[in-house]
Amino acid sequence: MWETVGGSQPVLQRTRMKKKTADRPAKERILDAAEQLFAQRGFYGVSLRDITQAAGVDVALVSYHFGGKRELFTAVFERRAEVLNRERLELLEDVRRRALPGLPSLEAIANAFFEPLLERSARGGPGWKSYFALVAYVNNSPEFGPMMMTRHFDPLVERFIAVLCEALPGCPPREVYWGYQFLTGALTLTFAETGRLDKLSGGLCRSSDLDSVRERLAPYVAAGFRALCERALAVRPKPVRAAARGSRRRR
Amino acid sequence: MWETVGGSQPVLQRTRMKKKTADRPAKERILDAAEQLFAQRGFYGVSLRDITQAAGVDVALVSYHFGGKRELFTAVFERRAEVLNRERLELLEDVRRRALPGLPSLEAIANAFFEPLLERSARGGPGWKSYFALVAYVNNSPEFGPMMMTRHFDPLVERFIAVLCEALPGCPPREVYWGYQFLTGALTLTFAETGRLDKLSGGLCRSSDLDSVRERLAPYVAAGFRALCERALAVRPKPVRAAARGSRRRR
DNA sequence: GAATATATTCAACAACCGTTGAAACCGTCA
DNA sequence: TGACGGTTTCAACGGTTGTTGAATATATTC
Repeated sequence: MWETVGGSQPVLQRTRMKKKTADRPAKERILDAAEQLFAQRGFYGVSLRDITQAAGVDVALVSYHFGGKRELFTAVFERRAEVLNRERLELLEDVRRRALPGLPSLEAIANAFFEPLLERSARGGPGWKSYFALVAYVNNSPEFGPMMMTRHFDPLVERFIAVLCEALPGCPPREVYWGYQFLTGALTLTFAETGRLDKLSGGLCRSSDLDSVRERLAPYVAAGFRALCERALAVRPKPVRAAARGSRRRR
Repeated sequence: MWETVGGSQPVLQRTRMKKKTADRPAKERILDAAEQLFAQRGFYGVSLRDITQAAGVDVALVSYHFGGKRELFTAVFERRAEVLNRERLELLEDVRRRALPGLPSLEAIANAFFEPLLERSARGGPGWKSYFALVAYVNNSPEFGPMMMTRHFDPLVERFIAVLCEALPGCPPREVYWGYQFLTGALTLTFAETGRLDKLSGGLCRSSDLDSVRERLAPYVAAGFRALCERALAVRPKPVRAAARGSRRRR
């Protein structure tokens, strides 16, 4: 029950198991094992034999079901991105609608951005925790980051940035992009739960304490966005744009 | 000139080159090549043959000079950490001293934390850029992060957190640790310069535009820290601690 | 039940992995 | 010159890598 990503597949679709212990399809068993191992040691740190052994299936099944190791990697990455981002988008539009005719607060927008992550990380099962660690790996990777994050998260991110721009009237979009850059770095590292914070703080903070994250992340990034916006408006107060181009020249 | 990490070794120490094109010692050539490749594809994504081929030396030299692949990895990580953190620490104490008898601003503290990174990234040569990408990789890795970041960065970080606590009177240290967690995620991702921001913003922002980072990172995280502090003080206004333990029970 | 499509197993491939030990090269000092 | 310690080269080791094709097993359809 835990480990279905969509939550809508029929349960008990087979009356009897086919070969192995669990009657879970081999394809998903591979995805689950790959997810956990890729999250832990990255793309190159895991062999197909590690994965298929953990999944209890034959090595050749990877080529058969996915085509190759790289395709398996992207399949793992895609699997949860879709269901996750659909929920985030719905939540965002909810927040926007609920604030009408006014504008939603930055905190509410930020919450819509990571509340689904908090929920899945807390109650979605271990697969989701692995997935978030994997996203942190990909997001920080020069090799996979630009390509994979762009392909699977950009539609959502673009929408969030648009709503953030709305909620920060007069703020140059460039500031919002930078704010998002800082946000996504903090977000992915935090949800990766590497355990470093626990060690650093001597047990005072626990990475796995998601309520602590829930209470703090939104105020933190919302204040950051406001600071960026204010700074930009203070530096060049009126972005009058094209009309006055060049008029600042001395006389 | 670029690629010396300490900046104090004698130049032109050999009158004639010993074997290869550059008279740079083989040990450092290996470190340089390893740094670039590890940063790009992680620990497992690079073979010793990749590294030694890029360095123009024999494979066996890695075992001879470092002992093994893992030891090479930590040697790469250690090399620049020391010189970097010494400078950051000096800058921090400068900031603190200069503010006496008052307290330094959060912005000034934050600046001391990443101004050395900005300087090295802008004018330290390509090796430093690779190094920061490597730090992002390590920081987000469940396998290497807790161990390696703790060993090589924690003394510095502890000091920064102490100064931040000073600068935020009455703020529970737990908030500062969380603030640092968010900060380090934003920091490492930003300095990794994966190029994702460039792609996402359609060229509006450039990851390599370090002046943009310099202007924005400090206001962002400083505002975040203040927000965390205010939130904590609003939730439980007076942390009276041990004296009143249990006295809140209903009469 | 035969035929067909899908899924899984097995064995093997060439290529590459990290590591090692012996041999060769180097400049230096006795 | 000769011996020596510090480097470098070379070749090879056993083990692992991703991938493949043929053979087998299972499920579905006629």
